[in-house]
Amino acid sequence: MAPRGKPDETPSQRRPTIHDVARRAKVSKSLVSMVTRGENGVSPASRTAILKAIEELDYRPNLMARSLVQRRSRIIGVMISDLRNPFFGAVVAGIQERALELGYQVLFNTGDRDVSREEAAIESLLQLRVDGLVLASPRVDEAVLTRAAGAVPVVVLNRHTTGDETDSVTNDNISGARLAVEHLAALGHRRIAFISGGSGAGARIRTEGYRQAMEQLGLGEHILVVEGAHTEDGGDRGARALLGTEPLPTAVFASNDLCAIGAMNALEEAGLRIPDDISLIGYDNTSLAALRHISLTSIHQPGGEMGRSAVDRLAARIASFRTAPHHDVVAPSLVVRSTTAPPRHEG
Amino acid sequence: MAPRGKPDETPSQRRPTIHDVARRAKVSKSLVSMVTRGENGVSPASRTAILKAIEELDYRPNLMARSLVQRRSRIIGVMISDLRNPFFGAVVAGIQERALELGYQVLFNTGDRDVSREEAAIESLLQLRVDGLVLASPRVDEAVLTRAAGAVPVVVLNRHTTGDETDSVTNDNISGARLAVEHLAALGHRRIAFISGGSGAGARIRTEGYRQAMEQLGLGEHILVVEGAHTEDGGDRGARALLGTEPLPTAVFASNDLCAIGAMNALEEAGLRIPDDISLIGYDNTSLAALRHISLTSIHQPGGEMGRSAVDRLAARIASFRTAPHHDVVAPSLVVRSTTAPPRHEG
DNA sequence: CCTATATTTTGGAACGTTCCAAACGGAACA
DNA sequence: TGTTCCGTTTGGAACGTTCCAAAATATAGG
Repeated sequence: MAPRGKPDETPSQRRPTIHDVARRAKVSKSLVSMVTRGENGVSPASRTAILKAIEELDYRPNLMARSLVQRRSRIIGVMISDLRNPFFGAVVAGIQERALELGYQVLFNTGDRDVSREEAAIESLLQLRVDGLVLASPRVDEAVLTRAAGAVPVVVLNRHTTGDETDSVTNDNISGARLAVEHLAALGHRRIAFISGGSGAGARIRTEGYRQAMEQLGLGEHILVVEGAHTEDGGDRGARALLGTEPLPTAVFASNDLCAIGAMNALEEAGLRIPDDISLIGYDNTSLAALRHISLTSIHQPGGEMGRSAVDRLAARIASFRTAPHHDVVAPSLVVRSTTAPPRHEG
Repeated sequence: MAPRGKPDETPSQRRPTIHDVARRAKVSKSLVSMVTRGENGVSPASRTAILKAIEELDYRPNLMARSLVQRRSRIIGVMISDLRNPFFGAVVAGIQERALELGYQVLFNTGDRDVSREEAAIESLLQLRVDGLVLASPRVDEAVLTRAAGAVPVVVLNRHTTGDETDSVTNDNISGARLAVEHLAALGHRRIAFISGGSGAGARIRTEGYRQAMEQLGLGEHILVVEGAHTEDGGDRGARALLGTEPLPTAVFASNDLCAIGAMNALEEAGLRIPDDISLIGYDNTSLAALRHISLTSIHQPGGEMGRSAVDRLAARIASFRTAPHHDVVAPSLVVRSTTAPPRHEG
């Protein structure tokens, strides 16, 4: 006599509820609830009876029902723009770790580098009523961020936000870019070109940082920016564009590691040796850069640490919704490997 | 006069509900519900009024409440054992794509290569009442799989399940391993060693496949298995173990690409040149293997396709819970790159 | 043994939806 | 003018929890 069940519903389909447990343990549902929530004030006798019933029925509290009445889900939603970029692997690990410590569940969703899918991913997380949202390198419009921030605390990772509604955790892209340029300049390079990250998060700022650093070092006349993207393919395109310039730059700074690797392939395919003929530096210091066969000089960005900070900020926001926005900026650092060396001839 | 609100709750904290929309549009909640669910049978006048109210209030249906009454969430939960392995990037992309086509949301959770975290991840997905579960290379006990499968349709990816409760999608590890061994043997190798994947999914079967292939080719006496893991580190350990053997193998088959790369580093550090002094082959054919600087010969496993199949199977199971288990096996293939060549001396 | 107090236990009202049977209000028909 | 029918609209009962005030029971003190 199941109330309102489809005619041919398999019985095993119906999952046990708190009532089933209560009936079997011969107590009220409230008592069962207290046990599952780990409250005390339940007599040992009742508690063991309830635990036994839970075990026997393989009962699992329904998180949706619980969240509904508690008006909070203890879930943090995370939107990752690009799972293929290993940098986010580190970020995710950091998020996961800290969230666990704070008693939050984490649910991921990815936009797969597509703006409208990102929007859909964010929307669905919001409909799920997550307690907070971490957006890792989102490409969506600022308006989307603002709207999301109106619904729930939002921390943006790796993208500067101008609005006052969201917290952000970024690395200092300006000084990171400066580290890269200064490193190359110190080696003696002057014609240092830059492959930009297109619409990728932080891409514009890195370009700006490159420009500033070049100016400050008196290399303004050698500024050369070609369009790329934060993918191998983008690096490939960028490098090809550079190969058409005359004279060739003696060093290339790519907006991220993936892009640098794409450039690396294209440059070597064109017969250039790295670093003998041309130096190359990336950004993010992903696990890829560290591979012995790649051994890419790069700017380190502490992904794990940033993920942890994002969760911390989020937790703070969840505790008190409207507070002044907080913008964490972590310092990048230079990691020298085998793709940078002094230029061949000239000074 | 908010009913039961904490004393100092910020008003903006309270999200609009279907009632707020109904009041503002001067209709009943039922009508609003019909509109958000895209039903027809709503007069144009009401519909526009409702849409306007939704817009003005920035109303978003509460998925938890909806799922509660509908007894289904339209969410597929995915547990990924190791986000750092790029193979899963492809899998995730495939899952995401197909799920979208079928009208499902996807939520990810990761165990970060840790068995107990994997269990926790699965448990939390179950409490969320996902409609189905995809477990990618789970390391958990068979018992955990069975228990999960009792609650919800489960598809296991990349791990053979003996029980009859879960569907599975795997590649044919036995024949994949044979492809690898045959390739090396065809090049003239006889002393072909294997670095195993430890507790990684499919690791045992690949070892078995290696053994079988060696036997079949009459190389049984040269079987040599060293312990590794499906990580760079595991490959490093395995390779070091091999370096102690005498005579050295002329070729190494690593249980996956990550492992192969770790081995590659260790071997080259020891002064061996690949493939001149020793050949190396991996498994999975991840994006790493394809990097020009790695250019690892590998056994291709179609991750995206497998992800898609997993979702298909899951959808079928969701439609009719108890059916005979279905086991998809996809065929692997050999991708030759630059890390395999004929052995130096001898035959 | 009664009262006061502490400890357990309980039922019912939320939470924000969907679903359904029934009510409503014209239009068409007799 | 009353009936019938159809397209709209509606209120109330679920869904599976938590929360709370109040009830029941046990414990202690006199």
